Amino acid sequence: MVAPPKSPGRPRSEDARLAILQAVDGMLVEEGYAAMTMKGIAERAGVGRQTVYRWWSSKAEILLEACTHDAIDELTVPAAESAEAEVAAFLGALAAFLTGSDAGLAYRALLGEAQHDEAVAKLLREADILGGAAARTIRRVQSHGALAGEGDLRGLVAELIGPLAFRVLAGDAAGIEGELEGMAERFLAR
Amino acid sequence: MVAPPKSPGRPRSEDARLAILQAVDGMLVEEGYAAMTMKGIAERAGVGRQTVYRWWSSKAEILLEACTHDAIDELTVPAAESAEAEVAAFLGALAAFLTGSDAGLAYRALLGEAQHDEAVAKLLREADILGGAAARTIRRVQSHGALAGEGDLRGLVAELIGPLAFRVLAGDAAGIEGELEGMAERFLAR
Amino acid sequence: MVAPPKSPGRPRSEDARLAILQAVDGMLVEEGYAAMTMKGIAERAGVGRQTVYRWWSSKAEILLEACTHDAIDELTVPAAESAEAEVAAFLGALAAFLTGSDAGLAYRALLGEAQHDEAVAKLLREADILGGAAARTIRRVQSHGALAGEGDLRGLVAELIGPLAFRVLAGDAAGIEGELEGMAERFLAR
Amino acid sequence: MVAPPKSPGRPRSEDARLAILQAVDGMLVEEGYAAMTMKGIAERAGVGRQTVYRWWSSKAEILLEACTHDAIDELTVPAAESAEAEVAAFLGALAAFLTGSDAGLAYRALLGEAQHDEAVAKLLREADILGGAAARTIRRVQSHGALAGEGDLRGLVAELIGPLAFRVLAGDAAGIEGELEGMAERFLAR
DNA sequence: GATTAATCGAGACGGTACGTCGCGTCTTAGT
DNA sequence: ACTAAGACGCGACGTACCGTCTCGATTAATC
Repeated sequence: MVAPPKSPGRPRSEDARLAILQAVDGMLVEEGYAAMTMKGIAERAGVGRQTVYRWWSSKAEILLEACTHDAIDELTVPAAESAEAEVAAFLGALAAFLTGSDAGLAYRALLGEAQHDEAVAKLLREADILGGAAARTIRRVQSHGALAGEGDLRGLVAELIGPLAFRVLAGDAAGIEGELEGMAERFLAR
Repeated sequence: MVAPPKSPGRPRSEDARLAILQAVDGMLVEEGYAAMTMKGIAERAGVGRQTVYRWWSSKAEILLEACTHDAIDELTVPAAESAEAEVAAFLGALAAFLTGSDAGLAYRALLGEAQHDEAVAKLLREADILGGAAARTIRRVQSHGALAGEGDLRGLVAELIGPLAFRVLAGDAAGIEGELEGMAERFLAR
Repeated sequence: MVAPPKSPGRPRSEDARLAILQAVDGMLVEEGYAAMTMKGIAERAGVGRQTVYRWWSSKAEILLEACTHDAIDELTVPAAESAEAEVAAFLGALAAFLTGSDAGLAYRALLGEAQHDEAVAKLLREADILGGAAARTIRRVQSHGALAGEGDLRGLVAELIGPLAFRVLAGDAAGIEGELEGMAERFLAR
Repeated sequence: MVAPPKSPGRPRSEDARLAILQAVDGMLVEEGYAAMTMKGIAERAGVGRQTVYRWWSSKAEILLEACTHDAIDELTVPAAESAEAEVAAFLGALAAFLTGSDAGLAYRALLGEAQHDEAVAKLLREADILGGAAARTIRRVQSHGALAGEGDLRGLVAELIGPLAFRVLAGDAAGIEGELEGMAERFLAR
């Protein structure tokens, strides 16, 4: 039996934590990443500024915590009957995530920040949201017998996600839905 | 023949323009994108602040102007003798650009900013640095007879660039050089 | 003929300077010294915070600049016909200044701050508002033939100002006006 | 005989009280009044923050309690044989107190704070440290037969303390010791 | 040559977010 | 009931940049 290690003093307020995460969520959608400031987050959450800094060191950290759960949810697709269906379903979820969801908006903002902030890059690498979801799909695809001889998981993940993700990140995502099936086929044809 | 329309008054100083572009170049490498401020650029260039704002409206614009030429240069590879060699050469240049070059560092910073700044996204879409270079390569590949039945250029570009670019942007680029050949093969095998 | 030495750049705004001094004046009276913050001063003056810090390094400095002129004015009394009248007039002005005037309120706040802030103490010593005014009075008294053998100006100043000032500073100033004449007599009787 | 009324619960900790007073004493001397914060006092005393607030409502109150006893001690001089000696001894003690003693430093800080904080002014007026000591001296002087016709004790106190105190408070106390005898003489010569 | 007009460097302007610090209050467990 | 610990909401601190605005000085084209 393990006694929970209790430190003295007032315990962390769960109310404040949730209010902050919710504020970040809302601000990202309503005002955008650039207009989202630590000061603004604290004010919107009805929380002292120090309380934000006590538990997170940047808005990227909060945003990651705020969106990770939703992101994983949105990228989790039910099992399908064939490898093709599996891949197509995943690409559909990925496209929806990246182009239409709040959590996806957050992810893109974080990936953007990561390009010029190594701390954010590290956070994102550790969370590995897209990579993890893609790996789960690939494993299921392989259990259908496809991609049998492929051992390099990281490479497979990149070829599954890359084409779609790059078009979104480069701002060239209009009408991408119609091409997902072709993408899925070509991915499996390797 | 049309005489160049000369306006009265002191003409724009080419010295100032070059000093600013050079300052931006240097600051990005030495101090990073986040530490690069309009104020800092002006000071480093030995130029008034207004002079910067007169010709560019954001640091993203300056950075794009500063890196576009180098980027196109670095992504232009000599013609090769086979489709495989053509693709491999391009992927090599792309990997070098994205992971090792100053211009590539600038491009990644801009692509990052574009994720939460539509103005930057538009600039980048119009410059289309990666897409343009990839399209040139694909045209040359097709002149070798490969990818004959493929008509969707945008899709081809995304599948050529995407897997590599995604791995770099996601911070998972270690040892990517050894996988370029495989990528090239799979790209052509579609 | 002397050319005024002009530094480049936009010149200091006299409007901002006056707005700040006026804001300090008003805030001291309306809200008190403790509630007077650099932030509040800037906001009340309709001025950027940096503009305040650019020209003064503490609220004490601003307050001193804001009250010095008024203080000297209020402590300057017209010449009188006798030594007694001269001293009595000065003590009257001093009592009014210390107990009833805005400038005197500022002076007391500054003298208070000087007790635990050497920087303020230095400023106050250099301005020497009370001492200067007292010295002028003493010189006029001596021109009436009184205090003939006294050479120690600093000692005379302290004995002229001290009893009255101490009562005010110690918060024991009620009904002090009726005792000024006696103070004046005793000062001259030495 | 009445039993002391005992309230239930843990009694006030005398250890904590002494630790706080001692911390205040030390901090004032070592770090200065401005750097002395309630938080700092509690930490230095190894005491909870609430414990400080429970018994005192401001750092001024603590400081007053911490220095009153020492102050009265330092301002109490042994009886002398003449009025002149009595006054001179008191002025000597007062000069030492105001310029050289820790308790005097605290007193000056409090008197300073009192100029812009009525609550502190009230505390100080009630403690009446300087006034009380001066009054005791004046009574002894009168028992030597001097100052016979003088009835206004408050006036006498101000004239005894004022000149010396004002010079100290105004930061003009250098070499004051040599002038104490003259001050004493002039005080008695009224 | 004098005038005009747009540029140049410099730097102050009103704003606002930064991350830190202290306030006085509160909520724990422990004595 | 009191203790030490420490998180809470609040708000000022002094700094850094933002983008704009005046300055005097410079530089061409036009009169």
